[in-house]
Formats: sequence, structure tokens, C-alpha cells
Amino acid sequence: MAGSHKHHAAGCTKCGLETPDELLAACRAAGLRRTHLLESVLEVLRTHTEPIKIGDLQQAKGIRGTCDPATLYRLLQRLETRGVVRRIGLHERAAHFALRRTHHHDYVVCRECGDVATLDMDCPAEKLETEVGRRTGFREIYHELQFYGVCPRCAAKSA
Amino acid sequence: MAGSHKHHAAGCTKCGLETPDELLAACRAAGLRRTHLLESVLEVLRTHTEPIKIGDLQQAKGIRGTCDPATLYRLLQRLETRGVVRRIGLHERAAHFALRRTHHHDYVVCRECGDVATLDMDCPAEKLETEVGRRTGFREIYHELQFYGVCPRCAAKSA
DNA sequence: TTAGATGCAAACGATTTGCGCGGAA
DNA sequence: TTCCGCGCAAATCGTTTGCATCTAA
Repeated sequence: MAGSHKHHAAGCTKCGLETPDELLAACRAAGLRRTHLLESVLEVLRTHTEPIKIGDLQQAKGIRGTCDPATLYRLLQRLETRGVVRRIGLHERAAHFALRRTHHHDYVVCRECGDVATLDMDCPAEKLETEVGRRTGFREIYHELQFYGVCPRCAAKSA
Repeated sequence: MAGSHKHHAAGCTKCGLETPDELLAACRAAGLRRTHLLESVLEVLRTHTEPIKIGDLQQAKGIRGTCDPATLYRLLQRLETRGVVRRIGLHERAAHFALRRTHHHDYVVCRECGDVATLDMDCPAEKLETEVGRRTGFREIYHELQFYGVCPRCAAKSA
């Protein structure tokens, strides 16, 4: 099970990675204070291609000293409200968080080991958002698309 | 926010509703015993167009007497394993469950009141499953697509 | 100076597990 | 009779809240 045994260095081919300064500027503009924790969390998220759980965030390199879960929850909540990160449900008890990149991403999740891979392909649901809005009357629509399956490693293990 | 204040009677236009007997037969074939709880749960799920939480299931009409959450969890787990229901994450603390209908469904969720509506439209992700498999090496892929937004009622309230 | 952040501890609530009993096969 | 399913109680664990303290602005 578990989660963060892998750090894909490669990112999305289309997605220009934000610089630390850009991110920080966005947060400042949103009224957040420049805190050491804020900087570290942004940096961890920035260098992670995959969504990360708060538990893993706590132990991530670069997060100094004590790292109270409550504080992290609050920080991420704030970041989500300001539109800097997005919260992602991946059928695990713990929610995952990822930076809101310059464009949308979808994920593949292994239902055996919980490993998550970020997909680098055009999302077919994006263009449906307006149609869904028209049909249902919902406003401010965004979406979340996840694929679930068994990763190669786990498939090999079972064989 | 809340949950089951609405029961859409209408179902998917394309989705033939299973009969109680068909469902029961599937469960029996899967090795499950015919229990009163099993029957009631299946019936509640069958007549619900939207996914339902265990908490709501507990209080649903037709579930008699005490209804221990632990028992429900275990039953739904069994049903999920056997492929009768699917577990759905909707950004709420509690997971939702729905019958595996004759074809796939996607949902729209209100981020204010938590109301869930089932979409009756062609899912663009379905055909991507094989492509995702090819790209990532994952096997036995299925997907989950949710739209989030503000429902008309909540939008009106805010105005 | 002052409102926003943080750490710590306790409260919550969904999910999970152990166990003995009762009922379906 | 046998094994699966159930109710009950207790344990887990992610998330949330209250509160006193600290600190960026």
C-alpha cells in the first residue's frame, strides 16, 4: 500500500513548471503571509509531479522540524481556497493535494499499491464542462477524472 | 453539507434498471447468502439514481431495525469485490456507493450543499481506458469522472 | 501594533477489527 | 451441522477545532 515511494522527475511535456517566485507571488497577492512553511510546502508541491498526501508532506524533505498536521491542513485549505492547489480524492483515506498547474491533469491510480501516475494527454472532459453546465444548471464547473487499475509492478507480483 | 434530501425518481434513459431478482441472482452466483439486509440494501440502491452514503443507507426506508455501520461496510465491501456495486469518492468524508448499472455513469456534485446529480450523457473517458493502459502499462482499467460546481439552488441563495 | 500563522491537545466522524452469536445452506 | 453474516464494542486514523503563543507586515 502506502504512497510516496517514487518521485517522477519528469513533468508534463506541455506544462511549464511554475517558478518558486511565481508561486510565492501568487500567494502574496492572495493575501497570504510569506512563511517558512508556506515556502517549503510550495517547493515540495512544485517538484512533485504527482499529488501528495498530507502525511507524506509532513515527512517530505525540506519541511523543517515539527510539522503539525493541523497546521498543514489549514495551510492547504487556505491554498485551495485561493486557487493555488487543488484537493484530489483518490480512493484513499487521505486526500491528495497538487499544485494547480498551468493546465489540467488527470491521474492513473493503482488499486493495489496506491501508486499514482500523472497522465500527459488531452483531457476529453474539459470541453464537456460547459455542456454539463447547460444541462444541469450548475455554475463554475470543473472536473476530476481518474483512472484506476493495476500497475505493471503489482501485476507482475500477482503472476 | 447534508446529503440525501432528494430522490430522483427518473433514471438514466439508456440504463435498463435491474430487477431485484436479477440482482439477487448475481449475488447468489457470487457466493453471497440471501440475507434480509442484502435484499434491503440492494433494493435501496436499485431505486436510487444517485450514489448513497453508508450513513444515509442506515436510515433508508426498507432497512429494518438496527443497522450496524460495521455490518453495512462489510456488506458493501463484499458487494464491491463481487462487482455488484462501485464505491465512489465525491470529495466528502464518507464514500458513496452505487449499483454497477448496465453502463457507466458520471456525476455532478454541488460543492455547497453536496447534492449529487447523475449525468445522462456519453462519457468521453470510456474510450480512453485502453489508451491509458497502453501508455502506462496499467491493467484492468476503469475510470471515474466527476464534475463539481454550484447547483442552481445554492447559486440562487448566494445571490 | 495587529491580524494572520503555528503548535499542541482534544474532539470528531468515517472506517476497520475482534469476537461471540444466530441464521442460511 | 457448518460457515457466513450480524450486532456490539473498541481501536484506527484522517480531519477539524479551540486556544495560547508567535510573528510577518
